[in-house]
Order: sequence, then C-alpha cells, then structure tokens
Amino acid sequence: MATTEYSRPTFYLYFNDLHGFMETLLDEVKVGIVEGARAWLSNEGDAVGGLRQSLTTLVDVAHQHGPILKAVADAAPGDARLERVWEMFLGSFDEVVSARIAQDQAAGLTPDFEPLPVARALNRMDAGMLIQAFGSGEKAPKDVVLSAIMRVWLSTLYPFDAAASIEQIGR
Amino acid sequence: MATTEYSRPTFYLYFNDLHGFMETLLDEVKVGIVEGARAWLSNEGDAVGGLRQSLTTLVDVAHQHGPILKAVADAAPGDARLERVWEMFLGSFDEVVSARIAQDQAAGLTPDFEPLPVARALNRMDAGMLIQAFGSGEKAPKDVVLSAIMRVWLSTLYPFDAAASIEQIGR
DNA sequence: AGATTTAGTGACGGGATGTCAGATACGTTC
DNA sequence: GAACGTATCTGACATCCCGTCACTAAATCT
Repeated sequence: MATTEYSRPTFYLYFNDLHGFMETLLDEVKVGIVEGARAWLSNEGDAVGGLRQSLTTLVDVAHQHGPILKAVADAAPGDARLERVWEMFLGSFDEVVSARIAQDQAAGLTPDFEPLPVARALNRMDAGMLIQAFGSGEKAPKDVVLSAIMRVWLSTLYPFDAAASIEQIGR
Repeated sequence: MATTEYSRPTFYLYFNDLHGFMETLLDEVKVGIVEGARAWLSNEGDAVGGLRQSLTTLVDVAHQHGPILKAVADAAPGDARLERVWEMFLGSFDEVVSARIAQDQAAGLTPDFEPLPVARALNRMDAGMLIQAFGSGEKAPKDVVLSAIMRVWLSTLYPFDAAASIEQIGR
C-alpha cells in the first residue's frame, strides 16, 4: 500500500487478511498450471510427448508468476489456514499425477512402484526448484531448469523410453 | 521460554537472535547429514550401493530432526541472513552432488546431462519431501519416503542399473 | 436539497521481537 | 565475615506489524 495513493486500511476493504490476499493470488496462478497440465493428464497422444508439453508450460507459468509462488510458500508457515491451502494446492497435484502414473503402470509404460509417494516427491521437486529458480528478482534461465526437471520426470516415469527421450532433451 | 523456568530475556543471553538460534540448530543437523552422505560421495565401493546407503541415513537424520529442518526452512524467508544460510546449506549439497555426478558421467555410469541443475532438482526434492513428511508431529512412515526418493535418484543417475536396483527397492 | 450507500482514513489495541538498567546470586580476596 | 567483582537473570520499556473501528468524505439516489 505504501506504493499506492491509498492508505493501509484501504487494503482491508478489498481483502479479509494478508493471508486471504495470498489465497487470491494463488488461485489465479493455479488455473494456469492446471490448464497446462491437461496435456499430459488428459491422456491423449503419447505419454512422453504429453508430459514434455505439460512440464514446459509448467515452467513457463512458474517463470511468469514465480514471485507469487514464493510469496505464498513463504507466508504459508505463518498461518494455519494458508498452510492448509498451500498443502491442498500441492496435494491436489499429487493425486492427479499419482492417478496418471497408475494408468501408465497398468499399460506397462512405467515401472511398478507406489505411485503416490513418488508423485509427491516429483511435485515437491518442481515446487522447490521452480520457486528457487524463479521466485526472486534475478531468474534462472528457463531452459536449464526445464531440462533438469524434465530429465528427472522422464527417467523416473518412462525409463524404457529414455534412449529416445534423452536425445530430444539434449545436454 | 514459556515452558522454561526462565524468563524471555534470558534467551537473549545465549543467542543473539531468534534467527541466530535457528542457525545453531541447523549446524547440528548438518554434521549428521554430511557424515551420512560420505558413503556415496567418498566414492568407495559401488556407486549404487553408496547412494542407497547415503539416502538411507539421510532419511534417518531427517526423520529424527524433521521439526528442526521445518523450523529453519519456515523461518528463513523472514530474515535475509538466515535465508542466505539456508540457501548455502542446500547449495553446498548441490555442489558436492554435482561433482559426484560428473565423475559418474565420466565413468559411463550416468547419462550425459548438466550435473548442477539436476543435482539442484534432486536436492530440492529431498528437502521438500523430507520436511513435508517429517516436519510436523505425525510423521510419515520412513520406508515409504525412502523408497520414493531412492527410486527417483536411482532412475535418474543410474538408469542402466535400474533393472537390478528395482528389485532391491521393492514396491 | 436531503437521504442513503459507498469509499477511505486517522487513531487505537494487541501481539511479537529485541534492549537495558537494575536486581540477585555467587565466588574471591582481604 | 565483610567488601568487592562477576556472572546470571528479569521487569519494564521501545519498536514494529497486523487488524479494527469510529468517523469523514464522496458519490448516488429520491
């Protein structure tokens, strides 16, 4: 509000709370990510191509809204409700990713392992990596970040496809 | 201090600062992790076995000191100095892991990719996953967490070994 | 013009962090 | 055992941040 022509209390006319404000911001980013994830989750076309596309748009969205993600993640531990919201935000991806993994395991594309914990691990990797790379002012180069997380996702979920995939990822 | 027989100001006789206290706590946990990581980083014996052992002790240490890790990670964004300390803490692992990856790439054990970003991604995964699993009161089962991150590390770094490794990981 | 709704602000209360002068306990020296 | 110096501790204060509220100003309606 200090950078505004309005006073601090005016803020509270439009938002319940600092944490409520964070929720509002997060909701806007969420739709972008969910939309981008459809490419892989919808299960049309090949799995590897879909995953590659979904991760690419994920990195794009995170690159664009990095500071918001960092702000929410930073503020979450200070407020029980916001922490729950953030946990749910990540948890929702855990579930859909886990479901997709189970599908691919049934189809023989993916090795057999417990889908949920691995989905959780991969999603935490994305969150931590993207916030670290794009959260502050000087952002890391998008392509480097993308290759790294793409590498990990592909070799974990589609290792049989690795030989073909690796060339497309490049070094 | 409220749970103590001493008053609040007494705290400041022993610590500069709340954040200084966090640094002290973190230092104690760090030695445990570094010690456990030697199995893999020292490069004695086979790489897969070393990594497996290092990850096992990492999960042990995190399970033991989870709340400390969460407390530091939560407090870091609120203080520039502590945030730097936390960044350095994670960054130090990025570097040693990256060096080890480069070695294994030269030896043909690991596919060719940029070691540093992948190391960063894997380490952020560990941090996020371990804090989420062991940070709060009710801790997740150790073995589930361990299998998940082990799966990701092994399939990313030693995919050629995957067939043999997967059986030992189990589902 | 008068009334009613909307928009905005100064001033306050509450909670958390950190500081400081003074008090208390303890050991040392004569 | 009295005086002194030192280590330990605390009540009270200053500061900052969040959120609220009574009150004012502007805009819209009758």
